Amino acid sequence: MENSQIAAVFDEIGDILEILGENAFRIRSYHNAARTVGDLPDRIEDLVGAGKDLTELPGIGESMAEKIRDILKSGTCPTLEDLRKRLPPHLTDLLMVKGLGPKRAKILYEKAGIKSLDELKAAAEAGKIRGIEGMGEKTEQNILKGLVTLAATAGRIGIKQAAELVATISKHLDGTKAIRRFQVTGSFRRRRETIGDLDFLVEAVDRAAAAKAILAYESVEDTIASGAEKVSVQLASGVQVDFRFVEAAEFGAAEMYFTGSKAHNITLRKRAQKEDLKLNEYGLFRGEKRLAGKTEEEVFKALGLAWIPPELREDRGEIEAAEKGTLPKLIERSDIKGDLHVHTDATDGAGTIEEMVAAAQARGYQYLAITDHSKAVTVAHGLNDAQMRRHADRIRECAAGLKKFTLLAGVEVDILKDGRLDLDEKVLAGLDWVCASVHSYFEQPEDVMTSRMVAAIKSGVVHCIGHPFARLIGKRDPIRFDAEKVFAACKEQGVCLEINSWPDRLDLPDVYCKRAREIGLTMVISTDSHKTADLDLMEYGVWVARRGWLEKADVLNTLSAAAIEKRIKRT
DNA sequence: GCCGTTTTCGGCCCGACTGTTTTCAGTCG
Repeated sequence: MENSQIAAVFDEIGDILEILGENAFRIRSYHNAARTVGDLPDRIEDLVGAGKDLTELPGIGESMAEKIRDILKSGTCPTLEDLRKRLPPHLTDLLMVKGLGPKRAKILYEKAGIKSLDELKAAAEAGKIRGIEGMGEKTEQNILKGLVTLAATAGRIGIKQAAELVATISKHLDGTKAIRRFQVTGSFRRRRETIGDLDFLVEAVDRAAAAKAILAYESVEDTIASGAEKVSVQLASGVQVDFRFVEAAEFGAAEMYFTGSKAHNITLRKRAQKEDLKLNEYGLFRGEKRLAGKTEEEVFKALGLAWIPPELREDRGEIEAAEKGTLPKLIERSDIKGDLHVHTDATDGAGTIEEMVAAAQARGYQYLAITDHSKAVTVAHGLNDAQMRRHADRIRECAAGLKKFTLLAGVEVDILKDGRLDLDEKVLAGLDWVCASVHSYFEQPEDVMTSRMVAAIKSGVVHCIGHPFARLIGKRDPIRFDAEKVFAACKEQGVCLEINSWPDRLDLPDVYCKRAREIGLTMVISTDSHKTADLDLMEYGVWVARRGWLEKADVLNTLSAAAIEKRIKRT
């Protein structure tokens, strides 16, 4: 049983209670519990198995703990089953439509018999929404737009697409005279792996002129809201972008407020309340008097806290650490000294060895490991033992001709379904860098997968586990294994875990980075490049590492070439 | 339903915008 399944039960209970109009705080408790469970790196099932008291977890009390035990046993719980009898099964889907909340979902069901997204679409297209109490023509149009957005983006876009949009929007804002300065906030500033919408703060010289300029941006397809405080637009790509106008004296407070996360903000505000202070998007106040607001640093300071990097603002212990002065000094892009996972045209890459080396040198790297596929990955023309030996020879020939640059002969070897490696161990032992990955039999039961990975880790020839969860965001679920056992094996064997920077992998995920760091494992941030331009994906891996609380010292490829060669040398 | 250096009851973050109605509820972040 995965934590996400337990979280889904709690979220569904919360959604149904919302539509039924139950106590708002009770509803929040379910969503809070869902978040706690969903964020946990340890599997709840294992914690229960180890006899841990679940009520020690934030937001989990006696009632939630009992429900978790029920869910582990049966996949559901009596509370959810009872609630489900009171509403049609897909009614909660309506809440995913922007502009539709629990109250309207209830009205749509009770007054118009709408029970699903399909029925909602049909009713809106037939002009049957207008006329329902509290809803007019505009609401009907907004529902249709909301349905289009939902279908186009499935609610969220990837971090890479978001980064590209932020770059082009920033360029537009930069060229607007009515805007003095701006800052992207929201989940993008926290570098979440997927983004719901984009948020910009704008300090305007002239708000009306700034709003006009924003609405003139070529990719704006639709205006969602336009007031004195904010402008909201929908881009042609379906993504919503909010621009909020703020004054210089409140800029820092607004940055904090709109960067979030929601959970982080709530915890900060409670903290302010205890001191008899009020924290909102305009500043930190004692009564009417603003104590801070201009910069984030001064607001945090006035709260008795060190400035917290945006990537950590998820209410995962960062506020406590900021109070104690124990925040990590997060790794930065410039700390990366080389890439240890790239492919060439020997398998499924597009570049030659020489081209990949030149691209790495152009990025200021000291070293590069060529890691082509092994034979099991037939679609990638993976190499067999003899081919791998010859490929390593070619890599070393190339290395011999390089000055002040270290080229490592490596491999991304498949972990076969029984945990054996796809190439002869003598061949692997002769390589400088061995990254082992799962590329098949993703659906194995957890105990089988755990043994499979532990066997690979204990082979004695592996340096690193590539994209450990083998997930593709939005496309393929992570494989299931006991992370504690796998991490413990890595610790024992000195094997690293990869943070794969490929935007739809971002694997190891952030919460596991944090856990791995606590255990004392070393991570490797790699691009898994298949062409020279892919080397620039490194940034996304660094973002994941930062969200996972990693410092420079936690990441192998921050070492110099000399240090890394010493570190990976076989004894 | 959760929680506690104001603890076992009584709170629980808070402001802006839209659409529809006629003073505000619903939704969002």
